[in-house]
Amino acid sequence: MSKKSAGGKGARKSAGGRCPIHTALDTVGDRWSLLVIRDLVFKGKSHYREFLESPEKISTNILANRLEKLDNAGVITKSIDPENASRFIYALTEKGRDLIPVLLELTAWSAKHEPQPGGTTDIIRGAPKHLLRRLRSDRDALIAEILENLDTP
Amino acid sequence: MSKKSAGGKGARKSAGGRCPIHTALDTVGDRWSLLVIRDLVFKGKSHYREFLESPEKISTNILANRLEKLDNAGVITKSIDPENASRFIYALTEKGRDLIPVLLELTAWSAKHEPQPGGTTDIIRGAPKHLLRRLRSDRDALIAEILENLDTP
DNA sequence: CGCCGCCGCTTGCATTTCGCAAGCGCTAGA
DNA sequence: TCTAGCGCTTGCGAAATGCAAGCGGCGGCG
Repeated sequence: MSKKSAGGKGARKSAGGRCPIHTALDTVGDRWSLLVIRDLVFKGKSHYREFLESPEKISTNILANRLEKLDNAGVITKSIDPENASRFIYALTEKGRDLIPVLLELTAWSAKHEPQPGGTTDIIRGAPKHLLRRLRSDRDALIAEILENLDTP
Repeated sequence: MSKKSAGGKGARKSAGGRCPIHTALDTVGDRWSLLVIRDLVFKGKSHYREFLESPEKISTNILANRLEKLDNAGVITKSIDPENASRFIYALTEKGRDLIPVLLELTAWSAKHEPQPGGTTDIIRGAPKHLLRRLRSDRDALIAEILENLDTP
């Protein structure tokens, strides 16, 4: 077992130096935030109502809370829909788009290890099998392609 | 804009076909599970007490609950410590080790986008900068290296 | 063998978050 | 002005969380 982490518990971190994973989980480490981002990335959704329609059935107060949190964190933006001034459009920022690799790895992990009764449902338009193959062989191109399909659906 | 997901909301999923991301979040989508796995992967921890000592200060009932959940989900194993029969050793299964890419992507995302007052703390022995560079250029070798250092630190 | 200490874990209780349903204020359109 | 759809707030019961204390099991020591 040797040295565990060199220095061991010695590195006493004051307020100013938290583990990046912990920091990330503060922003997207709850049950709903990543699902909203998934809807934005893979389902082409951008309106409040659309998020509510997702099969996971997020409740409206939680959705409002998460959208506000993600907006404050700079992961998404909220702007008026030019087609209808009485509603809003939610969109990913670069920070939000940079979560795509996380979503893809989670998907790959789930597809490999979580037994899906009745087969895995598509996360994406198209089969996940194809997606997972490309994730291993063609990673960068796959991500670029997903990015392309974001605003020009 | 094309067709969202073919079939739209028509695809009424009974129990048998959930989005893989949602499934994954059922297992590791809470605030603590990934931190425990981080401790197993990057900090070389394997005992109950060690998890309690992490700077995030998980409370003991929550830790017991998460370890049980992760064990039931097949992410970790629990076995008696041969050096001391009064304690247990928690270790990653293959399913657990396969979460390493997720942890790395989360780390990369956080390092890029989450402002760290006072600089990012190491998730790993060594600087994250170096790790992040290799994640882009040398991904597979990096993961292989982390795997090697797991049981034989 | 009896005591003490460490070990993982449980229990009780106060606080926070969540989930559900109803309703409110606003804008568009007729 | 009236109606319908929109995003969001509110109230309340249920569940998860955080905190502190305590319990049974094994090891080590006199």
